Amino acid sequence: MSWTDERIDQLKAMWEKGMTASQIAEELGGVSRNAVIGKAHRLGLQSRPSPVKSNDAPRKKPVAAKKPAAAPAAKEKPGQPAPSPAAAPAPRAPAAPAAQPAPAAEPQAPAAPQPRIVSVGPGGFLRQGPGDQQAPIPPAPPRRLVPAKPSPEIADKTSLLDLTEKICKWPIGHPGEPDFHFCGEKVNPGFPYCVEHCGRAYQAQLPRGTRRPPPPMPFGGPRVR
DNA sequence: CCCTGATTCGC
DNA sequence: GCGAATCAGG
Repeated sequence: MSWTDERIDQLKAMWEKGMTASQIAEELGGVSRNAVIGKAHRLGLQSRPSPVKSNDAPRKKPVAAKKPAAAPAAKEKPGQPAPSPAAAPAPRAPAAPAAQPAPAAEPQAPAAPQPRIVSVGPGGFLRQGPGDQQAPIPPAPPRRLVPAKPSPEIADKTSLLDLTEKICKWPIGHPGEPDFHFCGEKVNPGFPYCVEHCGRAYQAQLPRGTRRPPPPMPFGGPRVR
């Protein structure tokens, strides 16, 4: 497999999302964990908490002992000041959950580079571009979006057994959850999902530079494996 | 042992 | 640029 733009995007997104190299490799498929790590580094992605961090463990161990190294090029890193302070995690002032009517007009971020969008996989497993994935989700807002079912049962849910060629198979929720079910709408002829969900599942890769109103990615949160 | 990421270096 | 081999810490 080669590193297409899409795959690189996914790699970035996943990497920054905190997935391990193994997970990413598995998800992308066709690449090894090492490949992912190697690529990540080449991309300049920085290692998050890496288990192995020798402060100044002298790297004098030429691993090349086994392979016939032709010319042992001495690779000494010249003085490298102290570039560490990458991005200090700005203490996010917890957005006061209290009614904070968002300012009417949020000035669009001046720099909105990185067009590109990938797509949202079923179940909310995201696949998106670097432009927006910052979503800091941390202070779980007292959200309570679940429309508490009026009836004790989820009677009208579409279960796995109810799936046919004609109904939308878009998963609602996550497998394993009590109310996990499927959309159940009429499918968009020729697709496994209804029209609405087709829109989610198949986001056309618009030509670069095209403006792109990022869809309100409902960040429900993919399950961490 | 398993896992993790980091690094090196032949290709 | 790529990634296997290797290192090294948890």
